[in-house]
Amino acid sequence: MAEIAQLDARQVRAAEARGRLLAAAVKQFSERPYDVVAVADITGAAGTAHGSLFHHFSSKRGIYLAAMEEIAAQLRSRRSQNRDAPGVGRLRAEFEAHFGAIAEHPGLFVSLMRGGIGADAEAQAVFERDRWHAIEIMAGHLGLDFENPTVRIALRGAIGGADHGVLAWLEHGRPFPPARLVDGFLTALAGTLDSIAVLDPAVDVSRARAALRPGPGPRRRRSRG
Amino acid sequence: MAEIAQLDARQVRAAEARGRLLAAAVKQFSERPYDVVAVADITGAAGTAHGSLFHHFSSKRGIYLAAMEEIAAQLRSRRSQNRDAPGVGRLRAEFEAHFGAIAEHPGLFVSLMRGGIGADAEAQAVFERDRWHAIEIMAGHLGLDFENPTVRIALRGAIGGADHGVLAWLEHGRPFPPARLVDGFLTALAGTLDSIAVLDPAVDVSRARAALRPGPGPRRRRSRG
Amino acid sequence: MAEIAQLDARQVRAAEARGRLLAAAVKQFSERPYDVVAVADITGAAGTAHGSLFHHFSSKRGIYLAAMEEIAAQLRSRRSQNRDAPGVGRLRAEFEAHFGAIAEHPGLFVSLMRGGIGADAEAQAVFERDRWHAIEIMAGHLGLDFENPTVRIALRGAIGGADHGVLAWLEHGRPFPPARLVDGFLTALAGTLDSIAVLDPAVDVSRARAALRPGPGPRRRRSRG
Amino acid sequence: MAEIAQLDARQVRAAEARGRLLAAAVKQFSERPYDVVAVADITGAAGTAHGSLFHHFSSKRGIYLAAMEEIAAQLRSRRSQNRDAPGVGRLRAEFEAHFGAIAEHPGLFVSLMRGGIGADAEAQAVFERDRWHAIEIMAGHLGLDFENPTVRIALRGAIGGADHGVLAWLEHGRPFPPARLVDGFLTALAGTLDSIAVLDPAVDVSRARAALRPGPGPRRRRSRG
DNA sequence: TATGAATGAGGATTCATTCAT
DNA sequence: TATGAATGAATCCTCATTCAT
Repeated sequence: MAEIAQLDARQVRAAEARGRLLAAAVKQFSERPYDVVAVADITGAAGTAHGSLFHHFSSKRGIYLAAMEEIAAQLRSRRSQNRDAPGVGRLRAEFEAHFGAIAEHPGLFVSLMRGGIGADAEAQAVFERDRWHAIEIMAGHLGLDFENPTVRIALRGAIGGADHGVLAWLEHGRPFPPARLVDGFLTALAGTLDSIAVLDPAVDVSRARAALRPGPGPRRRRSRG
Repeated sequence: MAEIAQLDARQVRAAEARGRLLAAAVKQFSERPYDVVAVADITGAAGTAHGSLFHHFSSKRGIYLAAMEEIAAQLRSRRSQNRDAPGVGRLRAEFEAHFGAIAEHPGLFVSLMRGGIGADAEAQAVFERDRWHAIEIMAGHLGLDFENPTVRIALRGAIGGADHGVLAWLEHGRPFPPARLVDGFLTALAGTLDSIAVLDPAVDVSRARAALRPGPGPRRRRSRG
Repeated sequence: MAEIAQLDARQVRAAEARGRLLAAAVKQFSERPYDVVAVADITGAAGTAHGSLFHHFSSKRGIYLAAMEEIAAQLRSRRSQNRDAPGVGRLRAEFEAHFGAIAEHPGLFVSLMRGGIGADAEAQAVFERDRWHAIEIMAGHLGLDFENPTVRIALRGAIGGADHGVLAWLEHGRPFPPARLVDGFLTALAGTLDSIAVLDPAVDVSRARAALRPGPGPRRRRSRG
Repeated sequence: MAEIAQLDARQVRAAEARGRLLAAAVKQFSERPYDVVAVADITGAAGTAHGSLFHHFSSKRGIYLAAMEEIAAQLRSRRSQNRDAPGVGRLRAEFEAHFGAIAEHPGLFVSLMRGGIGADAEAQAVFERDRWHAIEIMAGHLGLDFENPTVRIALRGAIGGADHGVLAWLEHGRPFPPARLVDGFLTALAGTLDSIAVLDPAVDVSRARAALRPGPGPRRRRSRG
């Protein structure tokens, strides 16, 4: 019993060290590109021995990918909170969660925009996969065919536009509250739907347009007329 | 005269070597991040001696920034060709030139999207400066106040959306001709104007909306649906 | 306990490697100027890996200054042995220790004479500090005011003259035993005292002159002429 | 004729360029050690093309040695001016010229003290040769046997002491006029003569001591009693 | 499991020298 | 005679990775 307890205590300490390393890696890789971050920077910030990183993550690239997954997971968990809102409320909740995350961690987001931190194809993929997942959900809520290339291209552009817009909003000193950004982008999204209709007349965007109209979402400012 | 000719000959050869180095650097930095590109990679590709890079550009960072400027200049020269079209035609011409350039040199564009490639603030600035210049022109053509933060944020988002959309278009195998992209983005731009009106009711977007309506631009064709 | 012993064993090995590097650096920097000594020369002589130098001393300059300190410390430890002799005996003991050290390690001394070897202000300072400390002690024993500029200049000249004299003595094949050098320099020191009186009549050198007269110092022997 | 004149003009220009290079080299090598001075530093300061240095001096080492000779020649010419003064006046003139040179070019002198600039054996030799020549003259004037090792060692020490004393004098802000230095060192020289007598009783220093007594030298302050 | 000393390949940069013009 | 572009060896330094303890 005592031995098991001891082992558990060790495991707990090991997990703590691993956690500190991972947190330090997330911070470092969020701020500077891969090649500029040294293993010693991470272990130094984590307060562990140099070799511990290789114990827990086997290589620098190993902890790098783990950090990417960690960041992606954080973003995902943030989004999945308002998962059950109905209609456009769900879209609004998605965007609000997205913008909220950005407003809280602008540095990380900027790195993310700069090509998935470190400009590494595999890491880029972690985030791109995530973005496409968000697009799929968005398409589903708008009643659009996620497999249609034009839909995909247009919605990907809309998401990218939102990201760059938030970046500009940050750089201009957040001239209005983040909640307003949602109003702006939902409005702009209507234009995106129109562009889908222009590019591929075979796509029916009427349901999507209807879905965009203010419904019984949470904390709507204006009455629903 | 003979002396001058001699000097010219040497200078020409020097300029050629410099040009080969610069071209190699553009290619290398377009494909891989800054720290992964070795000086030897560039000189090797350029067929010059190792030291020649330092002779012409004084440092790795020096040739890197020169490459950034070169890429930006190439994109700029492409855009400035249809400068004299009237009304929305100018806007259409701008976009067409932009998308045309991307379609021809997707590698350059991808690197540009990666934020100036090396996650380097100064390099980033080279492209951002360029983008804001484009936004200023766009605002002017639409009769919008370039100084208004909401206008700036919305238009920056629109440009970013266009860029990401083109990226997706490339990744999906260019499912329609690049000229069609213009139709799509001009259509989506209407939504951006609406979002400006929503975010800042003091801005009058009626002139801009009118300008967006199809006018006597070059090679207008109705979509066949 | 076992763990501590383990750590000690590793630390001992590390200290040994560091010591080998330092000894090699002392030798190299004693023989050739800073810029001519390559890091590889030191690690090669020490039998360690190239990187070990940076592990232990962080830079070439780092091991250089460490080597300077090491040389100064060696000379210092030699001098401080006959510290408790009374009166002029102390002075004699100082000089004898100084000349003895030189006779044993002429290479070190020559490098010292070269002004800290590498024409480096910080390294120069290591030795100058030491020399001024010696001058302060000398002034104390002679009852002279160490703060008086003329005293300082004259005594600094005397020390420098001694150093150059020893150099010449070495170059002439040590034509007489090192102990005799002490007789010579103590004699010449009387002239230095006179020069102080000439340059600054306000200084009283009578006590110093009396102190210089042969007293009950250790192992006094009359020259046989 | 015209052709010859033209050639002469060319030669003059060539000599001018050579002179500028040499002057720049003297300055550079006076201030920083050999390896730290780059060829480009010299040609840059001289305002000539990079290759011109190799035209005129064939190598970096070539111009370095030329610069050493130039410095030595300057010191020599300075000393040889008061060559015909009688008795101790000659010694005084020597010292005054020496100290005057130092006072005018302290930086150069410091480098010189630091091992003959650049710590190069051959360059060191240039100055050491010069110093020994000065010692020979001094021995001659004092009626001492220049070949006697003890005499050589003692006088070399005296010269070295003078040099270090001047250095200290400079570092202490020249607390008294340079002419006073001569008084001080001539006084201290008496002590050196005594030390010769102590170290080698076979040497007769009586004539030297007599020679040191103030004689009909130029600009004596006190009356000659 | 944890440590941190040791390793050495790889990278940017400098610089004397050459040589075609 | 003068130029300055070209060269590439040599140098310092970084850093991921290994491994004995």
